[in-house]
Amino acid sequence: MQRDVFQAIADPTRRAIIDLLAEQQLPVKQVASNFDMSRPAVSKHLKILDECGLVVIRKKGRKRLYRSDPRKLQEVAEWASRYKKFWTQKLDALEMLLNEESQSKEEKL
Amino acid sequence: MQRDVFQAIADPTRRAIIDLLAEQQLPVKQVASNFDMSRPAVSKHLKILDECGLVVIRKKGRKRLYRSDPRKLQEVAEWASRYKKFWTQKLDALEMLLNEESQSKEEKL
DNA sequence: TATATTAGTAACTGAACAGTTACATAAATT
DNA sequence: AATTTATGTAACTGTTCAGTTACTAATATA
Repeated sequence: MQRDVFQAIADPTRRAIIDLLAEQQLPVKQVASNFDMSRPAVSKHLKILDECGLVVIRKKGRKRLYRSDPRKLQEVAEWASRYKKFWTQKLDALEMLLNEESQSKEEKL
Repeated sequence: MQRDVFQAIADPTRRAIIDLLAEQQLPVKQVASNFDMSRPAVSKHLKILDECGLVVIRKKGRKRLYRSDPRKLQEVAEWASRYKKFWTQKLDALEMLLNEESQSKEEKL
């Protein structure tokens, strides 16, 4: 399937699962009970998260305890934060920048 | 279509477009010339980015100058950064946390 | 005015996606 | 040993997605 982290977190259910499993480990059935969909559907989401390294699994008897491993989210945070300056600067300065007439290589074409 | 930002940035081409238009404004044709796909395909990506408020458009004659407006990425950065502690703490401490036996409501069930 | 350029969109296509139900397997319980 | 429980997976389905080509509209240029 070759999924990347950005695609994994595109699904709101998967983001919710990450949030749910950030502070506690839970078996699949317990995870599924938090969502309005079948257990196999949740199982699939967990599989995708696992393939991306976003969760860790610990076997315990017939249960599988899942837990978030959000280290891979660093990539996401870093990418998005590259543009931090855009939202930290004052709004009017930003608007000016966005409407800038010059500052375009294209302008010369 | 009701897309959200997380879905918008799931596509690698769209992330590349955001990067490309972060420091300069460009017309569609110029944007497309940076990618190995047709102009209409890029046009669609730009439409999606526009619908999410991730780009701003300035009309100039028959051209439309696109530019990134990464303010919406704040949401992404904030969500991913919530787990910052996970990757800033020392690796062995993290491993311990991830393998923690206790610390699970489920454990009592 | 005729032509070339820039851009958007409609219609289509094949692949990927997110869900379902049914089944298989392994561990725990009776 | 038989049954229940927890989980994963296969097969299927309808929808969404990302791309294509063909067409249209609007602006600029010769």
